[in-house]
Amino acid sequence: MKTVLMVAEKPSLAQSIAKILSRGNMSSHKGLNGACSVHEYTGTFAGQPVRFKMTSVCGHVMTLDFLGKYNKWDKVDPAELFSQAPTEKKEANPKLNMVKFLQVEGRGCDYIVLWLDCDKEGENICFEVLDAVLPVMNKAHSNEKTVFRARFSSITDTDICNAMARLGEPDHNEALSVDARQELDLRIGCAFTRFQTKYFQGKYGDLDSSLISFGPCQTPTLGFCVERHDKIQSFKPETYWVLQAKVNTDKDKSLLLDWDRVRVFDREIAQMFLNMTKLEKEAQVETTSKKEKAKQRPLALNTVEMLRVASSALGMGPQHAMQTAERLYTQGYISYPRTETTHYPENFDLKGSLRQQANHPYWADTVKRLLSEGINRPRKGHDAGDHPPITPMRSATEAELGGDAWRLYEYITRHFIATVSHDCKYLQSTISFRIGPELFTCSGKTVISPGFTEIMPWQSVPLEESLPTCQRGDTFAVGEVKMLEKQTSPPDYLTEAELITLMEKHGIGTDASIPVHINNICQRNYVTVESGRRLKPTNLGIVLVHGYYKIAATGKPLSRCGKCHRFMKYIQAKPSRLHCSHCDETYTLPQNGTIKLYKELRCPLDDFELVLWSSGSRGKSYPLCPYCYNHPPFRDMKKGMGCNECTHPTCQHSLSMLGIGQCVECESGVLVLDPTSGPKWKVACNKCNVVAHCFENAHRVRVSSDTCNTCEAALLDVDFNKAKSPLPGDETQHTGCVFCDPIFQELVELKHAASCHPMHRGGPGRRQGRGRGRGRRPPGKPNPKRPKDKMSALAAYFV
DNA sequence: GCAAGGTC
Repeated sequence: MKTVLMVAEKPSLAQSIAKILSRGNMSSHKGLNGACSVHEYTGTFAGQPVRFKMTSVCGHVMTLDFLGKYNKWDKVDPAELFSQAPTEKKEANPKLNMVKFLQVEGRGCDYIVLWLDCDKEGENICFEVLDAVLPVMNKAHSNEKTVFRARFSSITDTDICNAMARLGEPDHNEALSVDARQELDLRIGCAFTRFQTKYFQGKYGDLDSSLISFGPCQTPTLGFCVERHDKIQSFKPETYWVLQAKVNTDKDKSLLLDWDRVRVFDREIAQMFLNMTKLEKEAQVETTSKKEKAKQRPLALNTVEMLRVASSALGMGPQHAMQTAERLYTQGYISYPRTETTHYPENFDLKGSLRQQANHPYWADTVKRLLSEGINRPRKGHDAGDHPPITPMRSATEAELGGDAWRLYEYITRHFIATVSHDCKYLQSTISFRIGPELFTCSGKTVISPGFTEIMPWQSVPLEESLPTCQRGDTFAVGEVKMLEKQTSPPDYLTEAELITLMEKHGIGTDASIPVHINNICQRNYVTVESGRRLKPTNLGIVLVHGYYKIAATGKPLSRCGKCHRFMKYIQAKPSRLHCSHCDETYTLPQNGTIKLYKELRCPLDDFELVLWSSGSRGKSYPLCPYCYNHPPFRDMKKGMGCNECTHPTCQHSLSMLGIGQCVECESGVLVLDPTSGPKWKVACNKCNVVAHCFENAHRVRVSSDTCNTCEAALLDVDFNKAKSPLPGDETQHTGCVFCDPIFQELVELKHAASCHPMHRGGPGRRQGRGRGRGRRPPGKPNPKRPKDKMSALAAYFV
């Protein structure tokens, strides 16, 4: 009988998957490393009876590192780590003996099915497993396929069985992208950390950290904290004024009203409003409203939400909370605590989990009532396809767990019960009053049914004094109207919970690594944890981040130098220029516009990457070669010319290829197609500021090598999408002369570029110069001339 | 002494 080896990402998953596939009919034993188990059962595979062996790794098998000799801080230049120091793959955790374990289990197997997590890291681990196992597996007969990848999005019967029925192949490109990330993380992290550490050591006497680390996750994490610090520092408080009114509702009761204008920033204006209202004796009811509102029950719990609450409500740092959750998990009190999913799987036994809590001393009543009256359907959350949400797995008491473990368990359990409870319903009453010309409002909430807030009392709608019953037109005596002077206040330092939210939003780290990064910036003394678990950056943290901002501002890499093929820095400050630090050369650029990289296209003459100059959306733009712009390549070119004036005979960006015909206004210019302007296509003069807008929404416009029989201008070849074509009939394509073709007449409009100086404008119909056409065409191509009565013809076409 | 990712 043949054997199928199956490998999951971690032991717990191997067990769950094997249980599903074997329908609980399997035999299990521990592997040689003591961490992984092997679950065996028989079944059918590829139409034959087989023995299945389901096991797992423990995350990554391999890790990337530099060769040992590069670990000597004093002997190796950090720059070497960055660019050339060789790396090697090592076993990630030598104690686990993972490669040997996989080989022992894989020896003599005929097929392998990879059940690694369905994300990039999982795809990468697939190939780590294959590297270890393929050499010891039985060789395939002929071309039979032996390697399979199972793709699943949740650990449910249907999903796992479907995955088994539709096996695919591992994705090598995804795995390679992880290899690339690993190498970048390693090189950037190690090179910059060593460089920074050595650079700062001894330079600053008050430096209070022996290791100044840098990393693609920890540095942005610190960045968020310093960003908030900067906001606090640059905050300028403003004084504002508020009117506050009191009305008497009963003999000894009064009601505080909020001003509908909220606040004003001008004292005299506030005083004016006060004068208009303070002498009024009565407040008249304008409107009353009562609305039933609901406060939604929470979504099922995932890791980041647990960490947020642990920090903000329980005062437990993420690292500590995660360790505590980990322990609760291994002791069987809660489900797997690392998950992004907030949606219970379809077959999740909600009632079963609830029943376990039915005799708990703290919440038995709530649970029993839910069980007898029926639970509420949980809200639809997000299924990330990793693990079910975090839930209690069995009942536990405070005495049993104690301390933080109990507090975290209690929260997880209350949260779980809340997800199957009803929403909290309350009545929001609002009364709007008029005092003189000004409107004031008061509103109050009264709970209709507490729903989930009974089990999460900290979420309760606060008790408020009930509002008087009244209707439009009723009047109340005004107690007083007064003006309060207040000041806007700066934001406070970031709370850990806010930081977690920011990291999640910007994709910094993962559910499993977010606590590690936050811990890192604390340990490195970049931030300190203040009361309320707010993160206050230290001087060191602030100086580092401000330094990075400065480095980034002094010139960012834009395009590659044609000589050394390294990136040149773009210096935006005038005169804007490109600088190649390796060749120590500076290239000036056109001023007063924006410069972008032009699709990484290169000049055929010197291999410099082209950049695109643009004067804005209403102006013109053209590509240029930084080298040619400073060193004209042909005798008929001058310094400061872009590709739209370049006479290269065959380059696709040159005047020769994109020029159409002589400018309609100036003497020496040529109208050149701006190939980057679509879908609002433009043809612009390469000397003056004439711009023709044409063929809007065409998806392609090309300059043809054919010329107009009448005026010898180059023909344009224009393609429209079917839905947007303005061409007659159902045509989507047309070739013709912009000057002479009657169909194109309608589609061309002449303008002047927005940002050019008016002094440079030529008046239409002034002169008639020598025909020049499309610049210097390749030999053999006709040299188009300007039509004799061109200006009169254009008067009809343009404008 | 360093990174980030996975997990135990």
